[in-house]
Amino acid sequence: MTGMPTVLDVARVAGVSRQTVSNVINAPELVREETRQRVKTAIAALGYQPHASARRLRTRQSSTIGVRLDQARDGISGNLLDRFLHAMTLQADARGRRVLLFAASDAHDEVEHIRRLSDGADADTFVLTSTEHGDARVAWMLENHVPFVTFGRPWGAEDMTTHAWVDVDGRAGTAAATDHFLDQGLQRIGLLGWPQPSGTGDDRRRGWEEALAARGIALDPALTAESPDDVGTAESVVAEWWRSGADVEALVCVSDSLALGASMAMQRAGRSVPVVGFDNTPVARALGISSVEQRTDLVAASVLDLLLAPGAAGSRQRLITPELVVREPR
Amino acid sequence: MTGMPTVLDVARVAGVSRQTVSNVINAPELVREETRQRVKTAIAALGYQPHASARRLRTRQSSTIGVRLDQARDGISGNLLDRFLHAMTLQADARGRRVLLFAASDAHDEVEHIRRLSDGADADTFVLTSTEHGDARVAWMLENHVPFVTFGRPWGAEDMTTHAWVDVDGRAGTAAATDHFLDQGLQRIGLLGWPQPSGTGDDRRRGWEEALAARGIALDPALTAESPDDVGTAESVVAEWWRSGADVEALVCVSDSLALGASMAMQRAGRSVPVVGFDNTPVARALGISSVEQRTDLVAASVLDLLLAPGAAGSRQRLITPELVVREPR
DNA sequence: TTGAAAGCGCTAACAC
DNA sequence: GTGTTAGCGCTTTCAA
Repeated sequence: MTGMPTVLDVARVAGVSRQTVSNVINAPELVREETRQRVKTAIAALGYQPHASARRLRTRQSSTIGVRLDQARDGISGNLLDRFLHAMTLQADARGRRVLLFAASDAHDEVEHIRRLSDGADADTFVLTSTEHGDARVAWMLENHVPFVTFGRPWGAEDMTTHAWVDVDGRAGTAAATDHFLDQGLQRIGLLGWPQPSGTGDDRRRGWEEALAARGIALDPALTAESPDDVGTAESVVAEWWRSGADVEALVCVSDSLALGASMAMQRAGRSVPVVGFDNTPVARALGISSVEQRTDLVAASVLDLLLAPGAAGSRQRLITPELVVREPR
Repeated sequence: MTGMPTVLDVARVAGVSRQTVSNVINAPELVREETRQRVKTAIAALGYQPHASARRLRTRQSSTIGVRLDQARDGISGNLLDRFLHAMTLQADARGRRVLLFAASDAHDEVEHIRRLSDGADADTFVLTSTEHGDARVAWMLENHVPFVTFGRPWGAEDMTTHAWVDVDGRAGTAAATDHFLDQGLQRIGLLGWPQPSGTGDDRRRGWEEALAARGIALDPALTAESPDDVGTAESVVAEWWRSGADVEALVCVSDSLALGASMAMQRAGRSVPVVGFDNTPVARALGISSVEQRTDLVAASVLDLLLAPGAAGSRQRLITPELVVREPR
């Protein structure tokens, strides 16, 4: 026997046919207990490992999940996708699936990659991230019947159920942050958001609004400010806000970048109120900024659920509740 | 024709044999120009895509690079591996290779995964990260003749050439940072390092030492401080250093975490000197902290070079020179 | 419950 | 330069 052992080698050692070995691996209940043990012993003795490509050729299933690695994002929150990827890899493994990466420059390129991977049986399911309304990729996937799940809602679509998706409930996150402050007796809670319209940003803003409304607190426009997701700009915006006499006891921010900018502005202004960010990035951790954590492990679990149970009954859309991480500022 | 087209379908349409189609794809120079064009037209017309698993089964090559996704690192520099992974995916694609991820909890588990992936022909080459001297994984790979390259030197090994590796020249990075300050006429340049011994940390420290020595500046022990790679600790260390009257005009730090801690300590102390960090993380970018950038794209290119040219003549070890990114503090 | 035969789609080796 | 044959390792029939 040269090279790796095959089913035939195992069969010879165990004194059975090839097929029985295959059954032991794929349908153990068909094989008599005693025979099964004999085969298992032979497998262990030879260190037999099924040839993945041969199996895939035969079964016409690659058991592989294709994930596009986005263009490198430089932002502070850039690692969210990486965390998701990690969770996916870990859990996919536990479910007998593998994660294959591919890089693409734009939506068209991504579709082209997916077509190739799919046609070549390299991957049979896919995860799409950063989807938007009227996404050309989604249309293509549906049209070509390629199984997929998106991480992110189809913001703005009339019908949100045209495809399977998993997303984090941003609204619940900012609501939890706002409640946290309200529970401490704070009343004038500000919101630092992204410029509208923004699917994710507006959703998070809504959480703040609803939390206040739930306590019967009227919305005061003076309590909100807007900044693009950039630390420097956020810092200037908050500094200016402060200068113009913003009367705020606590601040909910829709991202850690904004929270960091706000923290720095306050530190410079010598006036400090508690801040909560969003994404629970390493920076927030390092600087002791409270933040809302997106549970990428739960997202990954749901994505796999939907991916591996294509015709599953019930909802094909999942909303994951994030978790407020409270920290003492340093 | 049901399902995807095969070589046979293409052959029929083009009026040639299967083998000729295969040749057009894999060894075009063997086929006459006119025939080749005819086959190519047929391929395009049918949207033919070779079945990856069938090809792999036949050629016994998976053309796939296995990369272990490390345990999620929470540190500020945690995204270095992610950046590397991105660069690898992008460039592997351009070279006809794919990147397959796997997760492992420890070195033993990683070897077990590699064995399975390797035996099952899922992946035929591997990249190992975070290697250390006497690494059990390296020993196993060598013993089992599994092709691999490590990202990281075998620190402390007598013989550095037992396996192929690519690493970033930390020494050159801190030297460049030190030179940058020296060129501005600054003399008393401090170093904030990690506790010794530390392969990477000591290497970076050496760059600072050598840059000073090259200008004939004697090393003053009062110019150095040490802290574990944690923003909070670094901040206390620097604060204490400042209190005890450290006389420093500029500070070279062996990581962005340390640089951030130092920046914060200085800001609080109301005394500020220019700082350079290491890794060029998003935080450094956001806060305007100068930093040394590890060119993960160059690392990936070298890793692929070594991986795909197993018996390559010349050095099987590559040192990548990092790049100083100078920023104006905000 | 086990065995024999067939074939997934591809390419290496050889014949023409 | 092109076609024919064989077989990679596996699993899905179907027969015993």
